[in-house]
Amino acid sequence: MGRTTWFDVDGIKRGEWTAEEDRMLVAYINKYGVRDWGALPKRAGLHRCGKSCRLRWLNYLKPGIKKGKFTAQEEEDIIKFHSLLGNRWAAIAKQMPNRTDNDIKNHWNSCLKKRLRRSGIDPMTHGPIKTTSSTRSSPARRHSSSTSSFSLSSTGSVRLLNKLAAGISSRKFGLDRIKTVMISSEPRQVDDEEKVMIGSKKEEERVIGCFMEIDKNLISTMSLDELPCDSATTTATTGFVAAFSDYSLIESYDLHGRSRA
DNA sequence: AACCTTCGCAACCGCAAGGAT
DNA sequence: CATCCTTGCGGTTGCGAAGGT
Repeated sequence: MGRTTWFDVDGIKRGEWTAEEDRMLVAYINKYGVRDWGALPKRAGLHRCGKSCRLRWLNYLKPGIKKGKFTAQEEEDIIKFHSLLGNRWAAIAKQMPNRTDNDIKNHWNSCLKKRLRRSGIDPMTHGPIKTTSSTRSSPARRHSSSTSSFSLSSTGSVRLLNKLAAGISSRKFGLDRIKTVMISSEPRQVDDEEKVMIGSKKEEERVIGCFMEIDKNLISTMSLDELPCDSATTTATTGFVAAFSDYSLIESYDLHGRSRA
């Protein structure tokens, strides 16, 4: 299996890698480490572009990479993380040691997406597939299927977390808003027009990381002092709650996850 | 047996983020 | 602050294998 080998106008080799090329790349990286992908091919004696070398190393040659069939648990994890993070394969891969983002993406596109559709689940929203276009899905019902993210608990707070996750992954609820609240120690209101993009990608990773930590703990309440987590996570929780508290999205739940109705 | 379709996966491409200058 | 360069990411494509007709 593989792509046809060909050479571009600059004489750079494209297509399938040979065992000898793999050996040369691994030998070079083992000796000199990974730095300056642009210069690496020439130094390693490869007629490839740096990008191709990087891809080959990260997705195939790097030690510890797990290849082959995904287990049922891994598939469940992918679906769960996708419901939280969307098509953010690199972020999902960070939650799944030894699997590459490319592998996860391929498996999702070729298998899991279709499987969800066959089960009547929209792979993008993780809610039921709508037969009519006019009705909007209720967030509270979005994770009610057996393949949903948090089937272990049906408490309000878990549903709240699901809603927050859906909001974050869909980018519907302005990460900038969350970040703004998180950076300032005191929760405050931010006007819609106020664009305070504090966050870099790293910052975003931190927000997501904090959220994932909360997720893992499957907290039964949103009471901050009961959270078994570090200050960063608590700050994140404060941020999430404050950032979303004025959205109608969570109007049915108070900060302790109890229904107000 | 021949052809067609689907699956699985490696690799490419374009673009954006972020660091260096 | 602006520009350039490198790195990383996500979408997509290409192709052999496997399965179906």
